[in-house]
Amino acid sequence: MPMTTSDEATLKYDHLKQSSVIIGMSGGVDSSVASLLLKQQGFTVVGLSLVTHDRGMEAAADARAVCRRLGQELIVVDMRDSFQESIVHDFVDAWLAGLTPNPCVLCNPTVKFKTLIDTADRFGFRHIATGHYASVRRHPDSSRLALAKTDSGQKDQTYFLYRLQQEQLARIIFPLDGMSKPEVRRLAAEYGLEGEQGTALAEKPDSQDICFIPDQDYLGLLREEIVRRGLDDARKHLEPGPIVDVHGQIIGTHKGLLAYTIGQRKGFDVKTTERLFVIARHFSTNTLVVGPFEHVLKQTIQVKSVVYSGIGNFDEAQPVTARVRSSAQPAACRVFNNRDKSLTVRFDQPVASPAPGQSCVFYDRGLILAGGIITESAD
RNA sequence: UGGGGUGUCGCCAAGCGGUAAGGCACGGGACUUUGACUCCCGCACGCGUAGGUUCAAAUCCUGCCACCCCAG
Repeated sequence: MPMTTSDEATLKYDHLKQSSVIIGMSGGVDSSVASLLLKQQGFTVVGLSLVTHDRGMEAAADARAVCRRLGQELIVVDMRDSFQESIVHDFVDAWLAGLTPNPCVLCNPTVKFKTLIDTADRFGFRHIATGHYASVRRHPDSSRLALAKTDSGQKDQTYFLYRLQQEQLARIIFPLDGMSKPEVRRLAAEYGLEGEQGTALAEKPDSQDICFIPDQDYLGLLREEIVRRGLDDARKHLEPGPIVDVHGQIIGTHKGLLAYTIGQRKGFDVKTTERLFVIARHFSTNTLVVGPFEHVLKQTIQVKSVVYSGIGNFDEAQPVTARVRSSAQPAACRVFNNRDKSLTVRFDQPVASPAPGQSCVFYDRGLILAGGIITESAD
């Protein structure tokens, strides 16, 4: 009988754990190519498709086709019910509370990455992966983990991932780190990756908009949910009311306050000669206030529910940069700590329409330091 | 029914005899794993109406209509 120490056995077992990975697969080109890259690097890859809404099954079918092609397993997790109860429910509540929620930001840590890690734990795998364009680095000073923009600098999805915790970041592999979208599409074409119907994934358009809302019609979803949940008080927020300018003059009729968010420019047929933006929604009087662009510029915002990544806390008046929406360039600002753990952020130059409910994410040279939810803004 | 003024795209508005600027709104694209923003493209064979002058009129002339103002 060969002598095997328990240490050696653990070592072999560890090797298996280290070389296996659960990857989230959406059926799109990014996660498919990410999967391909992991396989090429010698990982044992198991795919995981999350079905969060009724139309998610076709996406899972495309993921299945890719897995078949790559010779890997695919697990499909149907979590429509729990997704409805958590993310969709909160999304609706936030809108009804006058906020402008960003469901993706919450879904990533609490649903998407959580399920990936839970599944990895069940398999005894150390790593999880996704097809995001992002990377995980260590902050040079704190040695904490932080998301970072990828070197390619082309596509950057870090904003949506800022709420991932240290334990989660420690287990993530982003195979697309450093790649550009065209490179990814080229690889997909080169390896002939295709979906269930034989459509080339290289040609598949990027996913966009909120995954659980068909046709970008979030208002339609709100309407349905208000009826389904019997939220009679909220019905009035779907009814037309006056649009007033900054002087209080009625200049038109809006189509329900829930159809608008701060900074919005379109969607109100109003007699005007200049560009007007939504500067406030008054739910008590069902009034929409609009005005010229300068009224939408804000220099100070309050941020709560902060998740710290690259740093454990801010120095007083620490100069950093922050983005108030995913597509914005980070803007210079200073951060002040409040007693209740919230932050006051003062931008060097005013930023356009930061909306309560949206996220403010702090960056330092491409590294995410922290991020939180905007609660209010001031001039 | 005396005098004066104005009538150009849904809204505002250039044009002042040479063959309809522009802005807002709207529609369509691009961008985008949130709401938005932004960008690009489109948008009056016709200028209250009916005639007239002219090679040529939204632009000049006349009638009519509508609205506004001032007087009664």
